[in-house]
Amino acid sequence: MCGRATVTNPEGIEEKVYGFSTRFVPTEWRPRYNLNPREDIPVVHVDDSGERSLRLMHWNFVPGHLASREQVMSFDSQYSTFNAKIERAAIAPTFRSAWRKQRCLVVVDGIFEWVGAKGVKTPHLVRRRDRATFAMAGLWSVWRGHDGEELWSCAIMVGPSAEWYLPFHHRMAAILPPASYDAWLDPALTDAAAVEETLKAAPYSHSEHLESVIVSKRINNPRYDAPDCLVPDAAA
DNA sequence: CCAGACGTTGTT
DNA sequence: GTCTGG
DNA sequence: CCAGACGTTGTT
DNA sequence: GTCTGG
Repeated sequence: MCGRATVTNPEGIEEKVYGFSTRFVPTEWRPRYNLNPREDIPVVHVDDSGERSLRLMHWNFVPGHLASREQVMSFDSQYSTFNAKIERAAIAPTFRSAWRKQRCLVVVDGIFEWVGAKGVKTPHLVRRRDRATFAMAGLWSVWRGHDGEELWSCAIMVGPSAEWYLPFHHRMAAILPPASYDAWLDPALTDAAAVEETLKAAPYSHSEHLESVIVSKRINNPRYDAPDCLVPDAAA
């Protein structure tokens, strides 16, 4: 599954790779070594004006139809929508609209997985062998309050793991090959089954492009976000 | 047609 | 145990 | 995802 | 908003 990530080099999210023309990101965008659900994560999507944009979004999908800020806060804290199941998104009430019309790429350069039972869990970082950024299939949403307030949010698609990933988890994020970006992002592609087809190309069904390394248990603490999260702890 | 409901993943 | 917060 | 908190009555 | 149910 995907519940922790890194964006160690925001500048590595390049326009020419992901094809966006507009950026809605902070001028001071510091690297993240320990990025958690319900924090801001970079997303590439086609917005209402048809522009392909890079934007930070709240990593926990919140439906746009909620009537008040209170309902938004309540939904966000009550439900874990930072992942969405590929098998369910087309029909699940929260996701079905976004599945047809509001798909996105969630762009990071690493994701964490924990191996082992509670108490003896070892954190691993999964990243590209070339350390470049990569894109996971996602869904996005925007909630607009009456006073102009906006909450942009997103979920990462997960499905059954490829065999090489099973040591980490039985579910894995849908990592997309660049050739699939356009189809996945295309708002004109609204047929649910056709959408699912665009995820069928599974270049990461093996570990050719990805590797894993053991990292520090410091990563366990979601409040700790520093480069030394990404190196192994000294032997005991 | 209108009224009314309307939410998730993962873990053990 | 369960919820909140990061 | 994991870590850490987890409480009350009354008053302004 | 968008879907379901009557």
